[in-house]
Amino acid sequence: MEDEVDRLVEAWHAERPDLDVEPLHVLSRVSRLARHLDRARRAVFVAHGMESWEFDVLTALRRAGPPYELSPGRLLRATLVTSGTMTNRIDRLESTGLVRRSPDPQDKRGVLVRLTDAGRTRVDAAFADLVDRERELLGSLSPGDRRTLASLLRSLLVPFDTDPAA
Amino acid sequence: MEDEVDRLVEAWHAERPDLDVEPLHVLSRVSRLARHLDRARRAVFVAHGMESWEFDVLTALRRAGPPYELSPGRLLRATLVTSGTMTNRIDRLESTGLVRRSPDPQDKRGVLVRLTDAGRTRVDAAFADLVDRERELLGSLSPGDRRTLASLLRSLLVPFDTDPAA
DNA sequence: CGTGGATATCTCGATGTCAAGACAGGTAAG
DNA sequence: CTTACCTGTCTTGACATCGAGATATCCACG
Repeated sequence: MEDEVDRLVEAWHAERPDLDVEPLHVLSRVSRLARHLDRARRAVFVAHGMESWEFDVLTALRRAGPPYELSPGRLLRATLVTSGTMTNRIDRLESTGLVRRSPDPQDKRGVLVRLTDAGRTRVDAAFADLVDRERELLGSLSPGDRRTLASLLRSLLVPFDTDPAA
Repeated sequence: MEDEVDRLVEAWHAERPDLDVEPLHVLSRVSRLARHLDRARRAVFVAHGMESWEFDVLTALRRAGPPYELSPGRLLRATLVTSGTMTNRIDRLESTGLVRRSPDPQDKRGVLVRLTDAGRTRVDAAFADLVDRERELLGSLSPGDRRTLASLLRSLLVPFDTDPAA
């Protein structure tokens, strides 16, 4: 069975026979798969009237555990966006009642963003559906294959997650 | 060795012990790795005074082989962007002299976008560097591991690349 | 032929993101 | 204290992308 990356590598090999393009077999697949995954996730979120960026922020809060509260700074580091973007996102989530801002009693510069009950309900439902959908996407792999894949991906990821040079 | 996804899965398990979040081990890693990969690629491109979107378009033309010419329609399908985006990209690439637009003699609605000599030189140099950099990123994996990984990723990708439901 | 629908490209307005900087509050050294 | 630097959040302006729609051309069928 062939995929688009096989065709892509073949085309490069024909055009640049001087180069060893073997790395593309792994890394182009990672990028393309991530792209398809984004679309699939978006489709799950629309069923919950939610967008990807909302899910990202709400899950970060949800994962934090009770009282489901983090500073904007921690949120932007968790979701890998800039501070301006995070301010904008919190504004909109607050206007739809999914989170609430309050001053940080420990630090007068700071703010705490807390998931409302409505926000928690929404994100829990969306997350459950997302995991189900992702399980379907992995349907073609045996449990052993999944473990192998996870492990190989981890070894690619570790350098990024340890080095601050990311 | 642990990565961020191990911590993420652990956090979810603590908060939602009712859910089987095993799919995250594979698919969250795919997304996160793609994100890091984007940054790494961007770093390569800046060394060539190029941005990611430029590289995407130029490589699509380069892969097509002589005369390095494709229609905007084929380009937008190859790069998965909308038509408005592709018009804008071609405009900018044309203004920097990396591509040239000409009317399609076969179809008066159509346009053909061709890589200039300057464009070809630039993209060839950037591509060679990119493959080198990607080879480094795969350094922690044996050749056998790389083949295994490529093969497992392919089986996840095939459904997307065959079904039109992407 | 001619008509209706499909196709190719471009235009336009809205929007989410980023980068840089503003500003208030914290923090440590003298 | 107080000065100088650091940190946390928000503001602003620029920009790439998207989605919807406009226009022109092609093509298959009657």
